[in-house]
Amino acid sequence: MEQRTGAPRIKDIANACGVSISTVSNVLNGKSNKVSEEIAKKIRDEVERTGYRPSSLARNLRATSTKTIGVIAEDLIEFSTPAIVEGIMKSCEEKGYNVVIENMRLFGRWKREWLRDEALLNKTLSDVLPKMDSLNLDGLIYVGSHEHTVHNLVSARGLPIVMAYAVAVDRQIPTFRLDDITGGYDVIKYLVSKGHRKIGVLAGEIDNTHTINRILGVQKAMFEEKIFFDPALVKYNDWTKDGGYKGMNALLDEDITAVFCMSDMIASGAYAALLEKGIMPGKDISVMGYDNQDTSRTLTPELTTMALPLQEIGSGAAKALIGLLENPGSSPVDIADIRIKSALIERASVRTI
Amino acid sequence: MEQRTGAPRIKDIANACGVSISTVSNVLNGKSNKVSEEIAKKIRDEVERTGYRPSSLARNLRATSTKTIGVIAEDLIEFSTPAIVEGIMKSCEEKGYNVVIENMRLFGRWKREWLRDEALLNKTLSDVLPKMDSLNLDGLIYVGSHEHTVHNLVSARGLPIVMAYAVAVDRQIPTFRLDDITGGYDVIKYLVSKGHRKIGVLAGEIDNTHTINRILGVQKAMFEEKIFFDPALVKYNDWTKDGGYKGMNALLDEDITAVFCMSDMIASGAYAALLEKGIMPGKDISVMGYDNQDTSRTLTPELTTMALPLQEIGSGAAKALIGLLENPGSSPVDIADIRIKSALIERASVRTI
DNA sequence: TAAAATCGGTAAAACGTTTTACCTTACGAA
DNA sequence: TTCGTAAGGTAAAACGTTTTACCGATTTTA
Repeated sequence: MEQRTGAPRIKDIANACGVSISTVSNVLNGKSNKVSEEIAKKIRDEVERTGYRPSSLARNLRATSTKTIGVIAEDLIEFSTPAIVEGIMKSCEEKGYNVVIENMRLFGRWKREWLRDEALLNKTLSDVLPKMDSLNLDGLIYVGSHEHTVHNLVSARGLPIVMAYAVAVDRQIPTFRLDDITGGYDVIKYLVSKGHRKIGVLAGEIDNTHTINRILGVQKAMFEEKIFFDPALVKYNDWTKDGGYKGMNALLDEDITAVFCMSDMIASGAYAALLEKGIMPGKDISVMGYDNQDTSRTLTPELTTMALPLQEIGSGAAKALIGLLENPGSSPVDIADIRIKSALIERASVRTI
Repeated sequence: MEQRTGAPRIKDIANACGVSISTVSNVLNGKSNKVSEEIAKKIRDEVERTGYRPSSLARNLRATSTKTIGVIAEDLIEFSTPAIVEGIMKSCEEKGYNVVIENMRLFGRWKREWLRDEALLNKTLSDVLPKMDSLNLDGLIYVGSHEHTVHNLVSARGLPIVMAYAVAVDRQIPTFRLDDITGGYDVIKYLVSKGHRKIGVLAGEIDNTHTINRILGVQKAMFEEKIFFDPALVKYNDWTKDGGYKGMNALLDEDITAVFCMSDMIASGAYAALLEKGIMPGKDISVMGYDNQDTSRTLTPELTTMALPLQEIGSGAAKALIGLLENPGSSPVDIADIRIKSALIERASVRTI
């Protein structure tokens, strides 16, 4: 007694319908001109009845393209990652691509969560790349939040790769990232439109890409508005609540009416410092955040902030990669370095003066 | 001129070393007793030199097991999902399994984010299951945050499946979820230990599993402490800030010294309502949160809350599934329904009276 | 009417592995 | 000498598809 176990195979369908394997394959792949409608229907019915699905393993083995792209994530737990990955997955789904994610879990392994460690990164990367190599991927997307030297990111296979959020400093690799210059610019313009001209800045680390570019935008806007950019009014710390707390305290004696915090976390620290002194954010002083994390809505008063285009970054990167894959003619240079704007979300922490 | 392009194959290694394919395969799979050390070394060197990796496609096709488990996520963007998935990935990595994630993106598609829609769920599920079917997976983990009738979750193939966080009401499926009863119990015990006996509760929806179970725990603790459980002191709303705001306002006239909020979001709404009336959380009234979301640290004063064992749920589910796969003898019933405790994180929003 | 094209269909090769069964050769034991 | 066995190695089957080349019958074209 032959016990057929497991999922049905194409052979089972062929046998059941009394036709050859090729015929079944032709029906399934829409080569309907090669098979009579009568038989086609019979096959479709049998497929339906048995719930047969072609094994993508066998299909891909034959096809040499897997229609699968790999995502290397610095850390899935970091707040920006899931949204970026979600954007990637959405675009891939639309285009019929699969996604496999490799998580480097760096956030928890770095000495300080926000402090990159190039050596550890590269080590982890070389753990992870061989794994992806064996998966017969069509392309790669790197998702991280730092600027990196990723010379070993480009694997020996020469898979097409694009960066999402992160940027590779040592290679010409297509990149989708935040438009931080415009972001900083827009914040200041907005604050000025609300009547503020004495504006403090609570920034991230001084050597961080985001910090640097946003400051550039701030300076540009201030120049346009004929406001003197006073370096004493900008405090560099880390991106955390603690950083914001320290920074705000350092700014307490300055004569400012508004403070631009470069992350919502920083803003929450600013709130804490302010509240401690009995200064009411959104009333006695205006506070602007950045990131549009959940936190920005749960603070009281609700924080006016910038919404990061995370899903757009992800889906842009994915679409670009797929474009690269499908038009072998086009070169990565066509994409180069795309910067996507953040959107200002007006809530209650900035008042008009 | 024969242009060898793309990644090297096992055949290339074999040719380069002047041996047969089988020999290379034997070396790579540690059947070292079948091949002389001399040749083995030569092969290893060549593999190293070329960076050859066996195609997992071909390997899995032959093996019939893919060492890959599928994750069906209700929504990757929901706050609990990434941590659970992370836990799954970690365990899988340790055991040498791959993970592929399918995201149903339900959060954005439900009419209200927190309101489940059984019909939509089942439709989406039947979109997603065939896809997973073709991936030759070894098993499935369902990651969601609701109680569901998932009769069609068990695909025709009969893949082993385990639930993470979510629970299937209509099937005996191994489940790893929150121990909500103990959670509610612990909160009340803690509050009582701080001298509180008049305690309000800001709960989630009245028919939600988490709500129901936590209330059970609350009642148990109150019974032990000989506190009358007054239904008037518990307000059911949704899990959002808005729900907390409404609930807190409804509780304002009651004579309570502490309020147990069943989510940090609810707590943030409670803060807002309180602050509006000039009542200081952590000083004039104690507030307890639940979830340990980022928000709980950014509120002022920082929120005492319960840390959800999300990674543990994920890794537990994965380990259980892998156990099921590797000991074909064991039955799913051995796992049944595991509840994992949350941990109390003491911060500044509860004071001793 | 002969040649060409179309239609409906099949056998078999190919994708890159792992594994089974088998083949030599050498060596020790009977 | 003959047999058995172990060591070192290989050919070929198998996994489940897609695709190429081909085939016979019918229809169209010239």
